[in-house]
Amino acid sequence: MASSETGSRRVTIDDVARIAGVSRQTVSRALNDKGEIGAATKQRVLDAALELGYRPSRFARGLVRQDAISVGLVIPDLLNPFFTEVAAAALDAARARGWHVVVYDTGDRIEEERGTLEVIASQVDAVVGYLSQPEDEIDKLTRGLPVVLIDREHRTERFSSIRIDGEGGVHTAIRHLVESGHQHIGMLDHAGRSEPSIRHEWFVSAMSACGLDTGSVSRADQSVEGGEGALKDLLARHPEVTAVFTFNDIIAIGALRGARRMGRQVPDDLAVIGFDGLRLGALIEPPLSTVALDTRGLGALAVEQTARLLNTSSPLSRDELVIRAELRLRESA
Amino acid sequence: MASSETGSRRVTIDDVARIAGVSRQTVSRALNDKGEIGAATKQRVLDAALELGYRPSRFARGLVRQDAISVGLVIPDLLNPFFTEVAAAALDAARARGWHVVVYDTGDRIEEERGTLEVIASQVDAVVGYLSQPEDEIDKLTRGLPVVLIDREHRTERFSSIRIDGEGGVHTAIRHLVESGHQHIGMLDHAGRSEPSIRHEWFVSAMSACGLDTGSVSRADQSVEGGEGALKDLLARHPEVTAVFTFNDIIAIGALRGARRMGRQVPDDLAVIGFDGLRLGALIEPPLSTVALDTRGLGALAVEQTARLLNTSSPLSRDELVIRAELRLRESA
DNA sequence: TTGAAAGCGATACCAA
DNA sequence: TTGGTATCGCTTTCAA
Repeated sequence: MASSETGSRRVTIDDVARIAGVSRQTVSRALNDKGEIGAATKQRVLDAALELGYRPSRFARGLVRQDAISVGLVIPDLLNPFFTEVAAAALDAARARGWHVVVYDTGDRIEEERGTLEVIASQVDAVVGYLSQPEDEIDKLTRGLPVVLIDREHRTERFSSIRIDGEGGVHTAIRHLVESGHQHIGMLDHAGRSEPSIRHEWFVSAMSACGLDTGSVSRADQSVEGGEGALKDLLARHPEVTAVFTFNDIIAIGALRGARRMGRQVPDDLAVIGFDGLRLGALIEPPLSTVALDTRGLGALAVEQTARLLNTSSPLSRDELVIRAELRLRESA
Repeated sequence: MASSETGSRRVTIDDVARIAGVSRQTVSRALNDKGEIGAATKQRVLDAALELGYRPSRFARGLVRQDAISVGLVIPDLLNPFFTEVAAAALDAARARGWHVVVYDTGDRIEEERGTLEVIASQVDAVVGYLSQPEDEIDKLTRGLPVVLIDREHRTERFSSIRIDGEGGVHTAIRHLVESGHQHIGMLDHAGRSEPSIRHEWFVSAMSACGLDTGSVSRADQSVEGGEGALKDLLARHPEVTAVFTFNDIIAIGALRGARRMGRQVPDDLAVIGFDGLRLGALIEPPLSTVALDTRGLGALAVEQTARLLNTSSPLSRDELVIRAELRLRESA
């Protein structure tokens, strides 16, 4: 597996003890800065340890000291700004509890995710994150570990899962567009595995709540280029559209760029509202209006539920495991 | 520390064995899907384990199976896009080796870093990342763990450290500006602990190599707002400036925004070149020209050196631990 | 198919 | 100030 090809076996505390001519308890004392040890002895031990390149086994040490909890955080793609924010939030919440977080970036590949899960089980006390495996596969791989899924509709009650509820936020967003005078509103949905997305359902429901018909939809890759292309496609097919709601902020940023290149003024000629509430959206021009998710809350909630699962104390119910989204108006709409 | 307040002690394999009425070896077999066990027995064990909420200790398990290596990655602020990229690169390089990476975000607070280091020692096999502690402090806290520092000039040879060499890239950048006809070039330096920054030194040296005098400098907080403010300040004091080089891309993005708001056309009225090579720079308008760092290479190099330190095989020399930067031209200059 | 015993590598408690 | 011994929780021989 790894590459410790010195052929030699591990250097243990006993080796150090032998070389230094003391008992291993003394070695332990020297290395851990406990008092109760002669300065000369200590130095001798330290020298021996250095010479041998001794490093204590964290497992042996963890076994005897009841050590900190560590959780595995599984993220599809850390470079995706949304997941960066979720990860940062989870890290923060975990640190507040003194937990360690092992981060696994699966690169959005399902086999990679399997491998991760396989190897994770013996390394962490719980698993949190985005998992695409079928549920019994997850169950098989994690065998008893507490698991908290994020943003995944699951049918069984086998795992906890945190649900993203954007319905209210999307309704508010569409209503805002309508009140600003827009009649023809399109959506740039994603071109993902399950189509149309649930966000698209929210869009449709919001539109009909406003008495508008379904609206026109284009599919976009989850990238700036994807958003730009999809906007062009949408406007070509539906020139009457004056506002778009997008699957996420990245696509929205692409739409903004597309609008600029097509000579459309935002928000006057074209209003754009994204989804996610990325910090990034505030940096660009014009600052992006978006249906924002409370990622910090998401991270905190995931960690909270993990904690409850870990000490088998009343886990949060399905209804409590929800993060709602709300409209955050900036300048693009 | 943590909060396992059930008062009860840990559920061990022996508890499961007792309840299931078998020996613990049998429990082990059942849980690890080894064969050599009766179906009925296995089921009984699994039930008992579930009922008790048993989870094997990862330390005990790791102790007997010589388990994977795990390294601690210390990052000042994961939400800073530059560090996100470094982290992603390190994660990737580590995964290629089958290593686990425990990520610690210190929030750029030095006490937090101390705490992290303190707690890290017993959890990982090596430490990689951005550390601001004095060296003997690091030494004391990590006691023998291999440590690979990033972007830190260090005097002693006690730790490996990966150096960022942007001199060549900055020279190329300034030369490019000069060749595009710019005579008055300013810099937006950061307003950090050590001022002026080393990047400022590179700037000065590049300017004089082109026969220009030192140029005018403003200090900026490391944020978009900081960059915008610093640009305004700079242009107020030096209206003749037609091009700026910035400490990093975030500040450059602020400069871009400032330019737009001041009615300056980029790159015609004002050319901007950043530093870091963030992906983010390609998303904005106009796409940012920048002196780019190979963050993937950085991550790979850090992990490579860690591996060498770990099996005490010829570590890379100081001169090999360098990442060079190069000019990446997009549209802002 | 099952169980008993021997470690894995450290720390902690108690004597010396 | 030191060393002996028990122990942490699990897996791996080796017998039964």
